[in-house]
Amino acid sequence: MRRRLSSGEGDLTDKHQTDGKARPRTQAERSRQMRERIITAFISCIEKYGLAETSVSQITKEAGITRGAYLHHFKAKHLIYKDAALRLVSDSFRKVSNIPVHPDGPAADLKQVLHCIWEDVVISPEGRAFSELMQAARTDELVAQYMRRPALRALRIFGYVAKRRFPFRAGSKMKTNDFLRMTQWTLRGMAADTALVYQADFFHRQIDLLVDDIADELETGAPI
Amino acid sequence: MRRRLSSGEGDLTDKHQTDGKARPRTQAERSRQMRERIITAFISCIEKYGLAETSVSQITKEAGITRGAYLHHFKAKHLIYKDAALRLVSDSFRKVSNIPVHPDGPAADLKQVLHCIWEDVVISPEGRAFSELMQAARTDELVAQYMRRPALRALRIFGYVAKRRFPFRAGSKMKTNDFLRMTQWTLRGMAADTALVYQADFFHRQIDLLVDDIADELETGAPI
DNA sequence: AATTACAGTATGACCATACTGTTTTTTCCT
DNA sequence: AGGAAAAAACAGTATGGTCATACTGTAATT
Repeated sequence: MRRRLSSGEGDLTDKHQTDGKARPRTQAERSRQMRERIITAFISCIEKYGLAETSVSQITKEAGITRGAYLHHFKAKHLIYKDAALRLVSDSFRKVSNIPVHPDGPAADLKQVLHCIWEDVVISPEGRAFSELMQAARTDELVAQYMRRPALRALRIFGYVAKRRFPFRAGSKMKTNDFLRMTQWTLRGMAADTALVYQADFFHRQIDLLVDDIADELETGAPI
Repeated sequence: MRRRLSSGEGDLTDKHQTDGKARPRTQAERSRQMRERIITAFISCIEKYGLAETSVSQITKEAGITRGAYLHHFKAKHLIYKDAALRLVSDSFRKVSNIPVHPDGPAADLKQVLHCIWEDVVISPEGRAFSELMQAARTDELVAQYMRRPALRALRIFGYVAKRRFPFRAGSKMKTNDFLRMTQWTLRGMAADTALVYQADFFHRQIDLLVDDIADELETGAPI
């Protein structure tokens, strides 16, 4: 149920005198906060309404500002896509980095990691927003340019966390890499069906099956 | 390289006298052909430009007609979604039904089926169009209503073809079903990355790896 | 320390454009 | 001739981007 992004929120009033202590803000800082605020609103909008239905008016309404402010910080509507994508990927990496290690060994830990990635990355609001951008990139060359690097980074998320906490069988490194990437693809394919087809717990059961399959690749040693 | 849909194309002139033989067409038949023609144009548009950029004007331009004709056959723009989705699913089923059986036994056949589903269904123009509708369904309740049944049917495609031509190990039926469904999810997840991340042959190699994994579930018996 | 000049930031009105859906008119087929 | 199909004209609305204007913070000058 975590919904709020951590950055770019908080007290956004311009006045110094709103609270007792003087809190000087440089123009640069003021500008940066506004950009973050707009990006947050943008991500929230494409998650809720889809990229197609996200107009500048929608974004500014969500952010509580006027259209002029948006177009001051982003000379054209689409110039926000890149910043948004980068933030989404960064957030994802941070999330998987913070998944606690399960005490019952690699197998249990892997299971936990998969469920966490599913919940907190793939089908999270941020994950949904990311998939909106990915879909748009298919037919919009401009979006595609912005998404190429974020898309590559996103695909490495699972390998990133797996390599540093799971002892994989030696000698099968290449195959393991492919396997992890495919697991991620599976989760994303599942995500596309969550809105329409099955119940939420169904997908968790499917993930359990997936884990049983991958677990064979793990050494049976102690946790790291 | 097959691009053209099979239905709804061909000679679409209204005149009888264009060729020698009289070819009487009832009003109903005339109307039906126009609908098919519009649906074809619609699918082509969302594949090329994405659903968001597909206006009625785009569709009618693609079909070579005027907006009036479209709105005569579909009282509102969105009323075409349902017909389009059903046709896409039907086409997919027909395609997988027509995949020839490989002579070298179940393992080779499975590999061929997977590659065919990848090429002719998942990343085909029709598959792309379908994924556009699926993505739109996430945030548009109207589209979601239209897509619910087609989405379920689409998910059964792989099981449909698998059950009638592959001898799976007895006793593991449930697990096999899940496995097939997950394979399909994997392919769809891969598809989302084709536009941005890797080269085409990369995905075929990944599919080969996938087949090797699934092949363990197959009996080593002769082809059906 | 107070005033003034200046640059960055935000606003709301404006415009051209494109879209959907309705209505009216014309064309075509049986 | 009569009715369905297609085209064309129309109205209403929303969008993206520009612009003149006002506001806020920073630096220079008195």
